[in-house]
Amino acid sequence: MKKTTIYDLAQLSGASASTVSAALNGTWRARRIKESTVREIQSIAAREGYRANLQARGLRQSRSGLAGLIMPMYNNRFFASLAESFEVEARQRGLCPITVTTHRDPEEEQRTAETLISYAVDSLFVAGAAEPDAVSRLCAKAGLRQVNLDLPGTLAASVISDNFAGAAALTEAMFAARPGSGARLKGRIYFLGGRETDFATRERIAGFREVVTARTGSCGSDQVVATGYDPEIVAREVQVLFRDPEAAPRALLVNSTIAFEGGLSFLGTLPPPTVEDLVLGCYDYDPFVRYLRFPVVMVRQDVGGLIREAFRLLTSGATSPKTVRVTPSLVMPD
Amino acid sequence: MKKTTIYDLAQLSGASASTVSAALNGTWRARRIKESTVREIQSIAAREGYRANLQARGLRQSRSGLAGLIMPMYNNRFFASLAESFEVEARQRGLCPITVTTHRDPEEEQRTAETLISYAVDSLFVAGAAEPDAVSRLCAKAGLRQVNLDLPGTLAASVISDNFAGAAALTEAMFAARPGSGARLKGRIYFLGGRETDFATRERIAGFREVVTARTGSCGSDQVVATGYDPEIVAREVQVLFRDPEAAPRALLVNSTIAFEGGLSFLGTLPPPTVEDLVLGCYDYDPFVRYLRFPVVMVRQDVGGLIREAFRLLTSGATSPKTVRVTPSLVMPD
DNA sequence: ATGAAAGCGCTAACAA
DNA sequence: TTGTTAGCGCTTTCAT
Repeated sequence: MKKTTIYDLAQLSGASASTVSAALNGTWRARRIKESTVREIQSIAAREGYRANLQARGLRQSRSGLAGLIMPMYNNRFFASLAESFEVEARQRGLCPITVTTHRDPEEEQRTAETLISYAVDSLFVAGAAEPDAVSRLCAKAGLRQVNLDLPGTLAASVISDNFAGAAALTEAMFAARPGSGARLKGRIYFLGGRETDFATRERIAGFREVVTARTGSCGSDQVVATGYDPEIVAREVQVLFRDPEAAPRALLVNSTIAFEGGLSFLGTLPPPTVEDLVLGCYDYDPFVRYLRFPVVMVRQDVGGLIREAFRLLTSGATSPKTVRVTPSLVMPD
Repeated sequence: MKKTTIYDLAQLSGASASTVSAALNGTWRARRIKESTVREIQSIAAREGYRANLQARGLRQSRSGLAGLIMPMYNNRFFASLAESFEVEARQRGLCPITVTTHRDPEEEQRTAETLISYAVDSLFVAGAAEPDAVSRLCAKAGLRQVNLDLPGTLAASVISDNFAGAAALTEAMFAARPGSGARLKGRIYFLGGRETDFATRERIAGFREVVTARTGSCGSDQVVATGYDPEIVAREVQVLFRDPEAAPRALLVNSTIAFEGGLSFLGTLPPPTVEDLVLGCYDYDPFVRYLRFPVVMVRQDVGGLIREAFRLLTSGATSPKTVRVTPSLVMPD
């Protein structure tokens, strides 16, 4: 199964290998190769079904034409969209996008980064990393341009969603919701899900607190229940909040659709009147959420904006570990 | 930013490049290199932070250690899970998984296949391809092992879900649903969404028809409404079905969550009693669907099984274009 | 038990 | 306008 090489084409065309190479890789103009020669070679190449060996080219040029994206998982609307945007933007820049997931496992993350570096990827995007700085160190050692996404690091430039602004806007929208209904305006608003140790969650909680304090004069520490993303645990937390009907929440802001799923599984068991005037918000986006029993305000991140900004940072050659924030948008219920 | 090579290590260790190479790539046993030499070299390599240049290795061995997966998109639970299973299984086999999406665009599909071939991927998985055979031809020309997933081709082995069995089981479950309630047992069951030109949809319709005929004695051609996946169009189709309250459907089997989303957006506008006894099924899986206003039976494909079977076919060296079917499972409402 | 040398397919100086 | 040549970093005979 011998593949055609430039030497085969050189033989067939009577030109030298370097002429063939130039004719086929676009440098022929600079090398002043006669256009007729080029066309001749190109037609022979087409006839023979020639494809350049990209490993050989990469070895010679010590780059590969590959752009790598490392992220936690595909099975999540945010990351899935991020990957799609990444592919679009990478292709537009003549790069071959390759995506690998690492399940928030720092070891796997670093192993994958090293593997990609060994394949000489030209740039590396690291999204939602468990340990962005460890990856950055590997990249720095290899002289590889790298940018963090969604979760910032301290050793490379980062592009993240403006979690504070997003949470603040979401909280505002929840206060503004259902102005006509006066059923249970006395209950409080709660922030549910996520971990305070997560960077994004911390920022979102800050945005939530700011608006709650501005609106109600204070924000009790019990109004933030950040015990992780596990749907079952979130369900139990919601149950606790509704234990005393008199003190039932007025509004719930749930951090991430996965935690939201947990909240729902409990709310579904309550008698409809109890939840009727509950205002629900979700920091995340899922189309099905529009069709649930209750209206829900959602936050949708601008993945295209994140990726474009990241490419901009990379190509601008900026090396300072600055953090750029991209504003997400609100999705209101019908 | 010079990277350490085996020559650097040869210098440092006093051994030759070929000895270093063997010591580091695992072939040293076969080459009868003294174990002490090997350990010496390995420790120097570790100290220097040496990483093999995988492009060079790949060029020399004319393989890359890469396993490629081409699929339509990430933003879909089935394909996202497929990619995750693929990565797990590829890593277990010592391969570096790389995934690329092509949005059901045949041109993009072929371009991507050619690119991956040029990078000398060792095997190529092609899922839900628009034109699997075109890709197979490219792979055959390059002597590359390839397998189709989800959508079969005629030129390479294929592993697909058993759509007929899945649809039949789903339809059976829908007939069996709510045996106690006798509200509207006279209405008919409908198959909604997808295109009859799609292979999977055709198989699913066949499974649906078989069960409906067995249960009711016949299955009218108007009971299959396959006008695509567009949620808006599906919404209109559902609206038509409910125009005459007397002839309203008893059950709707919706093909894919994306089409299901459309169905929902109309059902949500109906007065609750009208839809109360409607039985809903969805050929696809989404966790949020469990929390909708109506119970829904879903079909979940066995992605792990698909991938493992595909690897088995590839490594068994089978070249015949046979099609293996993997049975999906039903997800019943709570 | 190890080293020397050739070569994978390509590109880029340098010659001509 | 084109050809010659020397590698990129690795593996792999073939010697020794």
